[in-house]
Amino acid sequence: MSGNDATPYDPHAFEPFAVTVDLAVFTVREGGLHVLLIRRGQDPYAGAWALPGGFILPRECAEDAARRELAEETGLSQESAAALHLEQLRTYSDPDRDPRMRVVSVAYTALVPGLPEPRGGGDAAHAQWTAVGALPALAFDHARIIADARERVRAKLEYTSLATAFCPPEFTLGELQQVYETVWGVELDRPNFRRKVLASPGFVEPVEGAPRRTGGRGKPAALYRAGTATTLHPALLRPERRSEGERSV
Amino acid sequence: MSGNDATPYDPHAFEPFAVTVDLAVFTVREGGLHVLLIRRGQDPYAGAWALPGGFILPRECAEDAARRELAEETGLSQESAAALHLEQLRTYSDPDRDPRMRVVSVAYTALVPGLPEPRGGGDAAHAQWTAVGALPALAFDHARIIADARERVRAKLEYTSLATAFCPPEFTLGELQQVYETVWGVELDRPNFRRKVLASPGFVEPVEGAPRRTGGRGKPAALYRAGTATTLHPALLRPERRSEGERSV
DNA sequence: CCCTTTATGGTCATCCTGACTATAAAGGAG
DNA sequence: CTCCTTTATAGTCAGGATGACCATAAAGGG
Repeated sequence: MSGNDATPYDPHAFEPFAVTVDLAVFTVREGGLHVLLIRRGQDPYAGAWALPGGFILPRECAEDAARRELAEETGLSQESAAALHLEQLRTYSDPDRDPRMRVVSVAYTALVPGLPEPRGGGDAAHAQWTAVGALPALAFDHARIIADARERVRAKLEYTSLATAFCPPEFTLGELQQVYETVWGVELDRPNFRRKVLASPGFVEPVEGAPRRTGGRGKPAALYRAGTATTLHPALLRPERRSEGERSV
Repeated sequence: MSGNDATPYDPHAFEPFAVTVDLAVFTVREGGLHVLLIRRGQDPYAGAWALPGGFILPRECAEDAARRELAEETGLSQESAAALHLEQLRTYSDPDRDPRMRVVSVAYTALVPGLPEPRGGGDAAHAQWTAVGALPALAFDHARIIADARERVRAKLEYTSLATAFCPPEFTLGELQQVYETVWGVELDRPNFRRKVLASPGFVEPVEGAPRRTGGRGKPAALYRAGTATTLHPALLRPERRSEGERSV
């Protein structure tokens, strides 16, 4: 809802809340999952690494603000950035998460293909990809946000076609498999992976043109593009994970 | 993050944002999924139905505010309400969602067992359960919030033990099955449902005491309580849903 | 010309699932 | 008390999906 019935609506009657967006932008490169970090130039946490983000403007919804920051931070045009996968993660509202004032932040997860070098424009002078396995100390509660975002991505690879968001427009099944292996941190059997992907209607569809050869070392692979399905049936379950489904006895 | 590096931090330099929580409280009763609605007493939308909710207090995080509103609206004590399932859904931030001022709302989904009659305390004079299949016109974007919450619950029944949150502390497998059938709107085969629930480690565990008989019409059923698992392996997939996983060919 | 690497096509035993049959144990109607 | 209905619970069985392999094809590198 939007306010208690008995509450007056003087805009300045309350402690002012600032509302920001934070972005956890992931990509797969060099066989590892990487997240985009910027170096803060001001206090608090001056010099520390942090997630890109910023204030929601007066006439913006949170998603527009996130899309705008995504374009700025990746150096892509608004049009290019519009094609990227962007999804609301959750909102962080601990009263003490920002020492200056009350700041509520709506966190988003974005997935980008390939390895577009970040081109920190504007306030983000130093944006760079960092392996999620080797994160530095982070400002605010940003370590927590990255952990939440990472777990969300891991889970959604199972039952959605999200993995294709990490791939270029045309990709091989080997590249798609590498996305799964990188995000899940496991090795998958190639023939079985192929069988399951092709058995999931709408997950990928073949490209008619010639197969790629490029610098690849083995037999040229067929190219596919993302299909129209968003959810996968059947799902692509990740292999056995211990310490996860507890047992009652 | 929390503010552009170049942005000053005068708390009153920005248009003030109000931040509220909205609650989509679900229960299963009379064979249908119901959501808790209150009747608004003031403009805007005076007289209209709306979700319970309210402002986040200065020293509260959103979850505390949601838990507080949940206790108020259900008439439960803070301690009883603390046991209920409460989960952040997502944040709604359309600049025009509230005609009075800029209000960003963090929506939560709550699941309550049985049928505790709502006891609207304080500002919620008229709280009542409404079948989700027969919703009235709702204030703000609350119809959208309910739709999102409902879909989230539907999806999470598949791969989490969430269904037990709709059940009393001790329940029969028939009651658990009714939760699934009600939320999914399907009929399930009893023996198969039983086999799958018992095969999911940590989903339910048997209660040693005597089986229930009470007013039941058939053979007395064994009692179970919720197990320690939160995620289900294997998952309990809902039966065939058309018009959902599109096909590429 | 072999060897390594990657892609792709199969096999096979196992597990899970859905559909279905059968039996047990209550209450209600007559 | 005896059917009859209702719910709980135990099996059976065929088909589909999965994981563990094996085999072949087609590239590049020494």
